[in-house]
Amino acid sequence: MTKSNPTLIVIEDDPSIRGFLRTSLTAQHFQVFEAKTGKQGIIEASVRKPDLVILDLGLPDMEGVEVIKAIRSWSALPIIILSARSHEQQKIEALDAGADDYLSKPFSFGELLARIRVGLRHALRSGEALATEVFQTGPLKVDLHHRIVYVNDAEVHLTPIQYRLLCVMIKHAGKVLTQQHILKEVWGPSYQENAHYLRIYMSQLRQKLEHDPSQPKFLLTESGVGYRLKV
Amino acid sequence: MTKSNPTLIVIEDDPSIRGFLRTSLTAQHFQVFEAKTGKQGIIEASVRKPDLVILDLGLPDMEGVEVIKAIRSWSALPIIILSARSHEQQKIEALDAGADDYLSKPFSFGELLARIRVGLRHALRSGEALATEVFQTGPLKVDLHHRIVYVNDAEVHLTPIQYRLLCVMIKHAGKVLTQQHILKEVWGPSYQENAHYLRIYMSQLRQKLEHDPSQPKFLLTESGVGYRLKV
DNA sequence: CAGAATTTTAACGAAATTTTTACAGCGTTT
DNA sequence: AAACGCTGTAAAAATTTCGTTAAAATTCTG
Repeated sequence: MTKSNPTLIVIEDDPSIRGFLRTSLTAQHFQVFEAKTGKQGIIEASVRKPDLVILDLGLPDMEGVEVIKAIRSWSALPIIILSARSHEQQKIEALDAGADDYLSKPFSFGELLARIRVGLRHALRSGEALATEVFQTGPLKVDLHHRIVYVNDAEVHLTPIQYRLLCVMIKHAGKVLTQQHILKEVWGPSYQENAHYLRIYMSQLRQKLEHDPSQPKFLLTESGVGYRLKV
Repeated sequence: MTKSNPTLIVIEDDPSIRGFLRTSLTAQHFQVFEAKTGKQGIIEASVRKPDLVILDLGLPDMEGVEVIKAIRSWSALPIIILSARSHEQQKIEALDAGADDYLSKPFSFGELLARIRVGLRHALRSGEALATEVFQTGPLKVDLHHRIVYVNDAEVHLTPIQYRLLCVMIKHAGKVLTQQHILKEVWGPSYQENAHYLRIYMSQLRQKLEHDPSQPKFLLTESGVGYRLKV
């Protein structure tokens, strides 16, 4: 799942091709695990939590289609087929069993890489729904992905500028921000004169977010300088 | 949008291949629309709301890669490339531009069908159609498979746009969607100016779905930002 | 082709938000 | 103590955004 080093599993019985894929893919900064048989491959796929599987259909111990079905029974991770056999029926069976792509040997390594990128792209897109950014400190919770603010688990409505202001404070949480800086980020560079806007909206935010707006616990004033969000 | 008849768009300038694809794919119960040029293809892709695009790279009016990028700028729908040119570099460029698959001519029709099924499977899993077959919150129930909407178990009729709007809201339920985003998904990328459409149709939806349309409980507006479906 | 359903266009009052204006508190300086 | 700079709050006016209605144009359907 890490962006920098996707994990691949290569299920291939031919030692020379396996070696070639290992060295070439590792050179491309993939984390590569290997399996020589279908059974071993299924186990690896379940244990290693890979981002993508490369599967040779010509395995000695079981039919390639069975390997695909086994993996598909519990996961939707991308599977790319490599095969010496390039009969149409073979391809169709593999794709319908759940494979995402099919390359016939001899294949070009550049094309394989491109198709791996396609597979990873798909996985990224279908998994990103789970990645929810949430900022939390004390009773304040901000769901940045859904754009919803909670105080003590009760929803609080913020106007666009109020929300933008809060986001800027969260972005630089813990640091003291000058009024100039905040004005520029929230209202734009031409509003740097209007420092009183900031006081008005900061007051509004405190009314909505702080337990006692006159004794703020998060949105603190640094007199003469600006504001800071305590974490 | 119905499960039985997926919609395809074929972007191909060669009349004989276009004709062949039309008759063959229609025989497979696909709804087929055609375009002879890249420009026309981009328009069709935005207007027809297809489930998948089949694109010939050798178009007369513009580079195939540009067509891919144009569609990718607003949609993630599956794109399968057909091409007479089968140079490795060409394939890699197309795949990295956002294409999901690449077939070199001459191609086998059975394989094309299998790869179309792969593309539709992906789309089904990660977007257009939702994970759940039935969405429910409070008195609102939407049977996405049969395209039927209920309020307090009474069937409610929605026009095509009303239904599509509701589906987009359901797809991103709980999240605040910008007007831009909704307009792009429901009307297409060229409608981003027409924010008033959204107000009209949102009003219509509320009239039909909410108990008290003036005090909505599900279809909430985030003034200055957009809308969100509360779950 | 006619009638119905739907989408698009146009218009206007209502609501929400931003901006303006005004004033009070508080510590420091003169 | 009055004056000053800086800050916080409240309420108004101005502006933007939103909701609703109705009629015109278009598309669908039999």
